[in-house]
Formats: sequence, C-alpha cells, structure tokens
Amino acid sequence: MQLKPIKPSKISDAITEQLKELIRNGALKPGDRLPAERELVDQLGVSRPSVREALLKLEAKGMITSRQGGGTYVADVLAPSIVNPLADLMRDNPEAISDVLECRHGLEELAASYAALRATADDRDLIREKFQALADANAAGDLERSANADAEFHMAIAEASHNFALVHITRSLFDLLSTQMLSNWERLMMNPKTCEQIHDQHQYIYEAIASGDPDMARNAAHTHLSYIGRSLRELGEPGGKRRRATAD
Amino acid sequence: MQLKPIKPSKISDAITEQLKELIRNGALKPGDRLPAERELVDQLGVSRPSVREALLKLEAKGMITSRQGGGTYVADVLAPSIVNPLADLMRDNPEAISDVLECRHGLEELAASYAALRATADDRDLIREKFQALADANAAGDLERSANADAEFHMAIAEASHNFALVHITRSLFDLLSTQMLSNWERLMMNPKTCEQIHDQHQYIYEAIASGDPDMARNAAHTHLSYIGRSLRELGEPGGKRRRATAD
DNA sequence: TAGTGATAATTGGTCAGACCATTATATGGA
DNA sequence: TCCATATAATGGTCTGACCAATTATCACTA
Repeated sequence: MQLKPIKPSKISDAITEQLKELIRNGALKPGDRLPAERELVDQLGVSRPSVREALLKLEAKGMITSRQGGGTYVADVLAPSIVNPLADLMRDNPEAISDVLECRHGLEELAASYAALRATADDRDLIREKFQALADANAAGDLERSANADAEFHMAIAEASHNFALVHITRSLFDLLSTQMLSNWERLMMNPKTCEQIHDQHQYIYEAIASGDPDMARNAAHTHLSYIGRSLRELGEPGGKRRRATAD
Repeated sequence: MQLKPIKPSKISDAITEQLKELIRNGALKPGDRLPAERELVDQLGVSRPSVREALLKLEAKGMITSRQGGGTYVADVLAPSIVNPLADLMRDNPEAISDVLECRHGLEELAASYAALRATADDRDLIREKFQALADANAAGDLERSANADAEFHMAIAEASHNFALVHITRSLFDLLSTQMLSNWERLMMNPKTCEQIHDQHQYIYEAIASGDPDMARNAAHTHLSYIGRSLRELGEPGGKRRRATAD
C-alpha cells in the first residue's frame, strides 16, 4: 500500500505550493513580476534561503524566470516547459541523441524479426497500408506528412511483433526523439537518391515480414537502419566520427 | 537568428551541467550516492549555497533525491517514463513478463555487438572479472550469488557498449525482472548439463567481445539467450507454447 | 521642454559561518 | 551475538553581509 510521507515539511515546498496556486488561479499572470525576495521573506516570515529554494524550484520547472537586478517574473505559459528529465538530459547533447537512435534501431530490428514470425493477416495489411501512405506522402513531397507516415510504418511493425514491452519501449523512444525526427527526415530527403533508396529498403522490410522470414526481416531492417544512421552521420558530422570509447 | 545568452554564467548551472554529464556517461549510476554537499564544496571550490542550488535544480527535475541525514542519491531518469507503465502492465498481465524478457534479450544482443566495437581495456577487464566471479559462484553452488553475478556480467557488457540509453534501459529491465530472475536461475541450474552449457556460452560471449568482433559477439549472445529462453519455456510451460498472434 | 548622462536605489547572485533535525555508523554492554 | 545508546555525518535552515546587474531617479544640457 502506498503511504504519504509523514512530513513533506520542507519549508520551500510550502512556499512553492503557495506560489504555484497563485499562478494557477490567475492571481499571478504570465509576465507579472513577483515580489522581491526580501519582501517575500517579510510576508512569509521565513528566511531568504527558503524563499530562494522555492523560487529555484519554480525556475527549474520553467514557471518563472529571474534576472539579476531585474526581478523575478512569471514565465509565459506558451513557452515550452520541458519537464521530461530525459529530454533535458539529451538537449544540447547530440551524442545522447545518437545513443537513443541507435537503441531504437536495435529494437526495430528485433521487432521486424518477430513481426515476420507473428504478424497476422491484419497486421500485414496495416503495414502495407502504412507503407503505401508513406510512399504517397513522399511522392507528394509533403515532408511533415511523410515523416509521420514513416513513424507510423515503423510503429506498425513494432505492433506486429505482438510484444507489449517492445511496442511500449519503441513508442517511448519515438516520443523521446520526436523533436529531432522531423529535422533528420528533412535532411535525409533533400537527396532524391537517398529518398529512393529508403523507399526500396522499406519495401524490402515489408516483403520480408509478409513472407514470414524473420532473418530476412531482421537483415532488411538492419540494412535500412544502418543506412539511415550512416547517412545522418555523414550529413551531420562531416568528417567527425563517433569516439565513444575514449570518453572515460 | 537565435542567439545564445552572453552569460549563462550562474555558478550553479555549471555545477548542474557537470553532474548531468556524470549521470549521462555512467560515472554516476542510478542509486549511487553523491558526495556530501560540503565535500562538493571542497572539490569544486565554490560555496555551499551554489552547490545546494545545483542539487535543488536536479532534484526539481527528478534526477536526484535527497534525504536529510541520509545523503543524496541518483535517481533513474528512464525508470519513470518507460519502466513504470511496464511494471503496471506486468502486474495486470503476467504474460507480459515473457515479453519483457524477450525484449531484454534483444537489447543484450545489441549491447554485445556494440561492446565488441567499443569496449576499452578496462571494460574488457571488468567483463572478464565478472565472468570469473560468476564461474566461481557457480562452482561453489551458491545460487543467489551466481544469479547476481550473472546479472552483473550482463550489465558489464551493457556498460561496455558505451550507449547510455542502452545501459539505462537494460538496467531498468533487470530491476523489473529481478524478482523473476532468481527463481528462473534456480530452475535452470537444477540441470548440471544446462549449467555447463551456459558457462561455455558466457565464455564465447566474453571472447567475442574481447576479440572485437561485433557479429560474433551478437551471435554468441543470441545463441546464449535463445538457449535460455528455450530452456525456460521447456521447464516452465511443459507442452505449452507461446500463442501470441491470437492475443488480439 | 525633451533628451541624455551620471548617480542612487533596488534586486537577484554569492559567500561565510553557524546551528538544528535526521540518519547512519560505531561503540559498548548485556 | 545482539541490541541499545552514543557519536559522527549529512541535509535543512537561518543570519548577515557583500557583489553585480538592472532599474529608477534626477540634474544637466541642447
């Protein structure tokens, strides 16, 4: 059974809650200026470190911003509030992004292999449908639509693996990379030859799954994904190679 | 055009970045204890409030947790977003356990392949060490110790892949399956012949990684894990086969 | 009068040192 | 050996001060 902590009694938490409530109910609107720290100290009857802790937490959540000498202001709600710690960990860190990408690709090979073994007729129809939608979007030159179609194509394969965990993790990694994916896709699709090759690779994957050959499906997925990885590296890091083993 | 702030120079931000990097590259693993605040003060040459600010930010993001008198510990950033839903799924749906196992095995093959490519001399030493510890525990007949050693052996391989996403997800799945693993291990080890074969397979994996051949490492891992999966199915579901494609 | 520049007040950022509350560890006795 | 107590370690809070950046003020000039 889940019990609440007896004492959540950190002073700064109480202050944080109070301020969050003010922002929630509209007493503090985006752009409003908060009272100065020393003023809050007087009003709340606590010390300045406690007030600062509370403000720091809100700032870490992106709800307020502070400028030295300027004051503290309620952040614009329209601003993207990144609360996902993992996304934060990956931001400004291309290496971490490629790690996640690499991981996802490994899972997709696995999914392709199991999909070949376990896909039902309905699964195969759905994959074929997504493949067709992707080809159409590509032909139409609609980059955003084709990027989404690509994601749906690969997710359909994951679902055809009939492995709950695989589907879930794959989807999580997709979400994690969602911000990156469109730009990656755009860079890849700039080259018509690359575009054509990717189309062929998708078709091979589909055909391997449809024919029920797990090894062929895995190889097709591997070929496709290593091609994508290679292309992205060439585009993104001209002359630069991964150098992970020297990190320590 | 997007310009960077001229001075992001808050001291605590620098500390935060440094700690995040340590978490990213695995120097600080989930569950690890951070140095005490006063010790960080000495090491970094800054004041305690600055250190506290940095820690508070990380805590607000959910990357660490602090207990008064206890210390500060690294949380697992992937666990909440990916593993918690899986834990729920497994509780409601025991069938999902084999899915998670299957998924983990796929990730381990991937890890073995990348470990062969990227393992440093230190990595290889650690893997060898864990392999030896596993063999010793096995010889001593200590089931619990050998089950733990097995987990550590496979985690050492994951870490040698130098892919932080792979390490985190693998660790999370290990934790998720930890309750199952001991009983599985006990069932497997009841048969001396199985025990011996598993030892040989572990050795092949280690040798493949040490020789730096990714395909061989992947195959060795695949052989090992499919053997485990097969053995468990034979032991656990006598006469019963997976029947996944009918699940929907 | 309107604009401009220097000056002062305000405000967040940082520091030092101290004490308290809680937890972990070592110590000692049964 | 085991358990209770004493001790140390650690995060939480506080006071007070000074620094750095910003903003507001106001006198001065064109």
